[in-house]
Amino acid sequence: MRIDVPPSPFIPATPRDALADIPWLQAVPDATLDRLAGQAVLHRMPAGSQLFEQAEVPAFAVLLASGTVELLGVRGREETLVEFVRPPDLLLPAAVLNRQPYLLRARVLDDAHLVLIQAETLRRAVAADHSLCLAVLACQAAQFRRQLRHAKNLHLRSAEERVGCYLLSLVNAAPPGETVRLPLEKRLIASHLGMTRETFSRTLAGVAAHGLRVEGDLVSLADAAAARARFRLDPLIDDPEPIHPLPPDGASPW
Amino acid sequence: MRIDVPPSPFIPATPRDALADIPWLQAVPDATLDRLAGQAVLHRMPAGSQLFEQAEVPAFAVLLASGTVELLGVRGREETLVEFVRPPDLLLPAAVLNRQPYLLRARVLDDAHLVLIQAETLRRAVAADHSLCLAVLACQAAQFRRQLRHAKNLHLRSAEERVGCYLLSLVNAAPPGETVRLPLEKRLIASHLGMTRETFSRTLAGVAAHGLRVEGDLVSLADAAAARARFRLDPLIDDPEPIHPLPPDGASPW
DNA sequence: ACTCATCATTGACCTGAGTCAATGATTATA
DNA sequence: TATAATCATTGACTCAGGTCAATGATGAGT
Repeated sequence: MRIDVPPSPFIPATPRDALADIPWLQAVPDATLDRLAGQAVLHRMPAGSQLFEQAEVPAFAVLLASGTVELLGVRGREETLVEFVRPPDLLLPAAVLNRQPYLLRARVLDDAHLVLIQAETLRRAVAADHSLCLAVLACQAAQFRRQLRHAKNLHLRSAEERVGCYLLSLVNAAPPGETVRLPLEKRLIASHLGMTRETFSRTLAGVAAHGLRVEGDLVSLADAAAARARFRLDPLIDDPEPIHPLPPDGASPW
Repeated sequence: MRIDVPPSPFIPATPRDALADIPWLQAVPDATLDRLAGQAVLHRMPAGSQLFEQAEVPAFAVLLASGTVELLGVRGREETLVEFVRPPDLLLPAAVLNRQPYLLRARVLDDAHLVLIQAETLRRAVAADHSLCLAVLACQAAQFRRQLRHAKNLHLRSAEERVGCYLLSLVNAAPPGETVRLPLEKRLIASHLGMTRETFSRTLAGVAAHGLRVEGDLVSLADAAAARARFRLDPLIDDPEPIHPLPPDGASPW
């Protein structure tokens, strides 16, 4: 199956450039970004490479600038997807800040640009700079809420509903009239939705009876009314969870 | 079944006293705590009461000073337990800080003492005081990691393994020789372990074959070797996740 | 003691989703 | 254009865990 990966709009040349490009670091003063970027390195990792293993104690904070990363819980030979990370975001900041072992394995899905910041540098910078602390807090809060949404999706919906709602939000997100394509390989969507590829495949057939057709990686909404009736999107599950740092001090934009 | 609830060692008389008693607020200056406590109220809620509903936008930050709270994902009539909250902790700080709707319903399990802080007061204080921001970040980070552990427990282990490991860590946590009791009603343990009470009941019978006997709310390790062989505790799942704020600035205790 | 309510246990049954295995598609490499 | 991977689909079968229902326990209130 062909998957179109949209090219990153901007390829940073240095760690400092990459940091400058992160929206949720806007409020952080240049001096602090300089400090973070000081000993940082910019790294490019191809799909499939493992960034870190669970139980490792982080030496670097990994900032995902482009590409996609999956975080997997591992037990022996079994893996279970716990989170997808999309740029720009920090990988498991909690482990880095507290010098605790990673609870998950990280593997690159789409070729990724990473900024590797010394763990100790990040800790000190967060301890020293209030605005950075606010930014990291916002990032961690968003990840937490994504995790809650994911848990609700898995436990409160059947496999068919998860697939239906996933497809429906894909369609809704696209500009009307636009042809919609699956943004990931089916096996990855399947694990994102907490099922095997076989079940996903079968479920796609089932979902077609409710007006949602998938052929190859092409999604079409054959019967919008039927689909929306069967698959009710829930904003508390399906809405995206963006990162919104609290502005430092009382300088509120609201 | 009799469940012994250990009495809280300390019943605060005012919100300010309650805050003074929170270990992870140690590094926060008195002035900030005063400010937080200023318009706060201390509230006592009996078991069973609902603290807030999912989709509500928080008016207060809820700080759990004693008792236990369960956070549930809700869909129509279905509920699924997503998190247990033990004191002292903040309930879903992410929603409060970002003015976002709660993703979960909160209900009191054991009679609870709560400190209700105006949401706006907390936001301003976090935006204004770096050490408070660090404390909230630590709290949010710990909650995130608990969530990851929970997800791994549910997805990487069978029902029997979850029960076995749960009982085993109970036994391990107790001083040797001490008789061990279930700290919660069985139906609550069941939902904590992601299964129905019926399955939990049946599974208790199964687990007895591996040296872990439960009679009433009494746990006994009949065959330690067999139990540990069958139920391997994983520190990345079963260890507790305490709240450890990063000290402000470079004043590191390490 | 009686009643009522909640919780726990047990049995019978069901089913959603996983597993295993075979077959196609598609893409990449030689 | 072979050849080899990897991914997707489909069918047959299995089973862990849920559902439903009946029966006990336990404790609270009168």
